[in-house]
Amino acid sequence: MNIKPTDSELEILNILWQRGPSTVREVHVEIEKYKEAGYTTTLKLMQIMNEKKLLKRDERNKSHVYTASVSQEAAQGQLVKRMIDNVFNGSASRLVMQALGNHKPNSKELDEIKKYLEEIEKKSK
Amino acid sequence: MNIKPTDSELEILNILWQRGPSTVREVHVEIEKYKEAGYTTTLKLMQIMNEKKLLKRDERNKSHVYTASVSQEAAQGQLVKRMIDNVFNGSASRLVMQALGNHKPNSKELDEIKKYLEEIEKKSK
DNA sequence: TTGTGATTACGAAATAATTCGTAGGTTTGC
DNA sequence: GCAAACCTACGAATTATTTCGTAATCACAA
Repeated sequence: MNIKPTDSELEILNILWQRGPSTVREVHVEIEKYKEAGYTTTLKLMQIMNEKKLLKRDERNKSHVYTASVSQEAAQGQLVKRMIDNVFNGSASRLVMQALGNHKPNSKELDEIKKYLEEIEKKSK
Repeated sequence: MNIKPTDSELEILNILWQRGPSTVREVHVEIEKYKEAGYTTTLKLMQIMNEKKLLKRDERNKSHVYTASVSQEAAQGQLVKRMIDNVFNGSASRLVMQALGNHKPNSKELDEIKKYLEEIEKKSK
């Protein structure tokens, strides 16, 4: 299944990944922390995301409970893949260097990345 | 100036980055290599991109010559930044690891990345 | 000069995304 | 029981994106 959330949809997914299963109201409260929005706007968005199978919905209660139907990791994977293809002509390492160049990791992150690289090297032998 | 090209716009930008200044016809020929499209569709897209200041246009000839008004590097930088913010909660290293995890670089690319990391480390001292 | 082919400009239709008002039903507190 | 508060569904307006037909204009060859 191929996922391609719009920016608004991604905002909602992020909230659901962070909070876990949530009602429209709970999601809406989060959204209002950083922008103006009508309640029914959030509702409609989540209903449409449900139709698109981006969310799952539990209707047992009056207030339906929504869950992201894709894991954050899977979605990140697809979005990164798309970016590599569409923006970096298929070169993952170009993306990596672009990311490292403008957003310097701190030393702990650097270590993590280096460890990761070593593992990849080991496996490729 | 903040750039946010749609997918179709990105296709055109990619062609212009690769070819350099080009006419609509030249861009269109490239597009047709991988998908069906009407000439006026490409034309209209490029006209709109010109209005949006995504492209520059030289009108001295009958066939106008278009150029990307942003460098590929600058656009990549912005798109990556947006992805880090919207998809990876601000963590560049998570993006890096996601990219490395699913798209193993070959050994030449690995070396490049490692060299890059060393430079970053050197500078941070 | 005339007509053929190529180009731009323009408008309009089709589709998608976003926003929100209103109606109708349910729950809750008093 | 009843009103206030809350919830979903639905439709419609708005805006953005994509696609393409048509008309006007230009270049150039015959």
